[in-house]
Amino acid sequence: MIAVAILDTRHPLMLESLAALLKGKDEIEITGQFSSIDDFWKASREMTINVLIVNIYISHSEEIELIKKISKEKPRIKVLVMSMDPQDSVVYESIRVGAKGYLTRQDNCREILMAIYSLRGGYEYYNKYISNILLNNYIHSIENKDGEIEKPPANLSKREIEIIKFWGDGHTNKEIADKLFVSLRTVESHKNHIMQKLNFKTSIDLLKFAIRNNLINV
Amino acid sequence: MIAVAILDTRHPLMLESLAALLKGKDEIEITGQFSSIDDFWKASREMTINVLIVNIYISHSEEIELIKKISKEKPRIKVLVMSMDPQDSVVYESIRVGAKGYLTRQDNCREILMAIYSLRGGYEYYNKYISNILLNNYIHSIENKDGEIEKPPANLSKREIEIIKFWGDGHTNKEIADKLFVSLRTVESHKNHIMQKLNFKTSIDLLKFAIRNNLINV
DNA sequence: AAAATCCTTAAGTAAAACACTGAATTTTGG
DNA sequence: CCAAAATTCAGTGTTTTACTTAAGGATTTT
Repeated sequence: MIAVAILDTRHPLMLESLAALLKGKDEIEITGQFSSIDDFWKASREMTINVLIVNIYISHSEEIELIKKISKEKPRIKVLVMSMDPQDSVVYESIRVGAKGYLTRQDNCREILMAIYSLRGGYEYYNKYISNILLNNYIHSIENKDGEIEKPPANLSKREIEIIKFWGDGHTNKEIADKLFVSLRTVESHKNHIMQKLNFKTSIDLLKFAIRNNLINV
Repeated sequence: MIAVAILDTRHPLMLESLAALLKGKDEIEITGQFSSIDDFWKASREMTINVLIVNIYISHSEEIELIKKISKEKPRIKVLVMSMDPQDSVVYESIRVGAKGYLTRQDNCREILMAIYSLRGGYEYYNKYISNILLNNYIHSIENKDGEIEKPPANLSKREIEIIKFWGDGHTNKEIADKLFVSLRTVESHKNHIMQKLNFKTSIDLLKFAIRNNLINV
């Protein structure tokens, strides 16, 4: 039997449904359903978990931290990430911190089972969509001296990040200027610099970037 | 036994999971799982359905049409709407066209079952969140001469959704205008209408809305 | 120590986008 | 058919962006 636990901090229904879907499948035993990360940690002390399915949504920083911690402290638990609407950065980051599999909403029950079996067997499992992302990332990435894959950093200054955050919270330039006690033109300047550095054309690009990088929440 | 069918045109996994969740529950029998509206209509001729669970996402016009048609042509089928991220207008419209229940992602299995039992018994069922929306609608609404509750719906039209999608893909107003063969001012008008309908102040708000509702991808 | 680079600040100017109002035509719903 | 909503477009004024230039300070490199 494979002890499978599920974590979903946002959709109780998804949590229950997924559990129901897997319950009774060959070799699968649902040993835990968690709707908070704390719940998982509490239970994980006295519970066997071979595969932890983590449902990730847009605001995923806590989940990423969790995966990192699991890889370090409980490497025998294999993490299978699921997300409804995956972005490159989330996929990449999840895997970087130790997730061994990644599925998306395109996948059906059989694919989930295959992923679980793979992970239990010590293998990794990514669906087609994710494999494509990984391949692209690999091609466009630069390996550093340790052979690790590095993404070209964006190099935004603190002030610039600050501006993005305010702006992404829905404040106007004037409001930002007042809050930071600087001129309106300064705020505009910062934005211009940001756009230049990131080589973005529209504010849409920037906003998406900010969301992907957890500077702002959707 | 209550014959329950499920329709989800976008998330195969959600469809399977929900079916798995309900399968084997007291008095519940899953008689159909449909991933297209056509499939439902084909099957509905030779199949008993007491409750149809319809998963609704943001582009919901087809589902609304479906509900309306069911109320008219097959009033014995009670429609239970589920949506991950409900907006007031969707809730309101679903109910206006004949949905007898509405659930959101806050709900767990027990709540779904209660909804199904209620609907089967001829009652309606709305969760707390929805009840609040309905209440607010009632409070802020104006009763017309027939004593019916009226609420200005915040429904986005097809064209408006189209504009949001183009805009969210990073196109300028001019580009959108050219693509749709309309004037620049028309595109601006659409955007204005959208902002008014949704009561948004900044385009950031709109973009976040669009992302939450799967109109555009991050 | 001097030079180079980056950060923060800011302004000029033109183009684009937005806010608000009004309105004509077409489509849709009852 | 009638009423409401959708789609189209324009006038006018404000705000934001695009692109350029630049001064003064902090940091790093040479």
